[in-house]
Amino acid sequence: MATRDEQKEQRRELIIDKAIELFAKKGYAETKIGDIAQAADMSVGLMFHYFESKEKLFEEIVQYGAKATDTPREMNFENPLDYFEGFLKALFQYAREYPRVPYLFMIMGRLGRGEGVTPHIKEIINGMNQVEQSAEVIAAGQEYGYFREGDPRLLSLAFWSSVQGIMERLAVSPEMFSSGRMPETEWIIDIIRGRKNDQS
Amino acid sequence: MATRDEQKEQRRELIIDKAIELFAKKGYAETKIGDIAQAADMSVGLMFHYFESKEKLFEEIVQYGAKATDTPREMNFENPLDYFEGFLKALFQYAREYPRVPYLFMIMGRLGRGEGVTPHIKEIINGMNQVEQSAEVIAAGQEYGYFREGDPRLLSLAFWSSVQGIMERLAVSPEMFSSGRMPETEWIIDIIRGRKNDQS
DNA sequence: TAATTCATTGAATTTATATTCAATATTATA
DNA sequence: TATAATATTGAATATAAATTCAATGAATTA
Repeated sequence: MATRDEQKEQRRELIIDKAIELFAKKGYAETKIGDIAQAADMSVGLMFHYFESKEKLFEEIVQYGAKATDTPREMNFENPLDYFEGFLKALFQYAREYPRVPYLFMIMGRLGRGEGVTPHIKEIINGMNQVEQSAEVIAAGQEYGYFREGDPRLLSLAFWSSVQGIMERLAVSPEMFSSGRMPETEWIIDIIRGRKNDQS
Repeated sequence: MATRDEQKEQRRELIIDKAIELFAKKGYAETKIGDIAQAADMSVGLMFHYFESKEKLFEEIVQYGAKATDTPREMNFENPLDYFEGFLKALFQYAREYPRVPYLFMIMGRLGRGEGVTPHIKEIINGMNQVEQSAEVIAAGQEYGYFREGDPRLLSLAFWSSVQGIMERLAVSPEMFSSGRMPETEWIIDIIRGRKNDQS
């Protein structure tokens, strides 16, 4: 209702938006509060009116990013291939609609690679391990020949690395993907699909 | 000859070795000179006897890493599939022999994702773009049906992202790969290989 | 062995950046 | 409109980390 409160919420959002992009592109340590302030066109001091500290701002973004990049655990699917195909499609659809999604993947990726974190952020990160989760689905599916043979964790790692790599490229060099269209990505599933299950 | 010169060279190497691991695991900004000094068991001040600055030390490592992780451009091969299979095999063989190789990939990966760099380091990085290079080979090979259809740069990106992802996992969580053995990785080629070229 | 050069340290110094704060302007409310 | 509350700024202040430096110890060489 109060114009002022709306205003405040909007400026908070603006800060978060600029911070997401900067944290994604430069990482936590190399992103200075001054950089964010400049991008949001406000004084450095004001940042501390909206956020208690750089760390708290980052934590809030990580929390948000964790939700945004988390793999859906429950989904209806006939077979595990459908499961992967389903969220692959949903994921890139999502990235098309929200340009910040690739940035969030980038931020979460940096954390996964060991970027310095508070204990609180470590907890958040530990709670989400796509590679491990998908590996279980793959292991189960291998029994029925849905997936190629080999260490399921390695297959899962390769699969997720590709997804992550494409997301990060979208964040860093979107011009690689012409005219704002998302890349065709259905074939990524073939990284884990066994050839004998090829339906083409 | 002089024991002292050898000694000096060894300590320099020790610093570089510890720095590679730390820069890989924490990134440039979060790795403190004090961390490296501690890992190498020497005083902070002494670091500046061996290296002019943190930046110069990093530059030297990046230069070295650029060589170590660069794709061989010239290779004899019958067809482009052999080319990829060849260096995939060579690459992981190399990583098995030299434990610092995964760390170097990690460092180069961080730079590729935009980690802050001096202009000099930027030059080094610009000179090496595996994704672009492989994309050309793939584009050429697609004409003859060696590779699957689709944007060659995207295929190349997925391929290299998987390789990079496995390397980084080797750097950060080597315990994922049991008993020091390198993972089986020949199948990675299937990310780009067309099904019709399947020789199995 | 004496003199010289180099290695090493720990204590300054400098610098960059996060955070705090007092002062001012703006908006809301009585 | 007058008062109170909030937003905003730019200038301190605090802090952490890189870099320099003077002093000391160890190795080399004449």
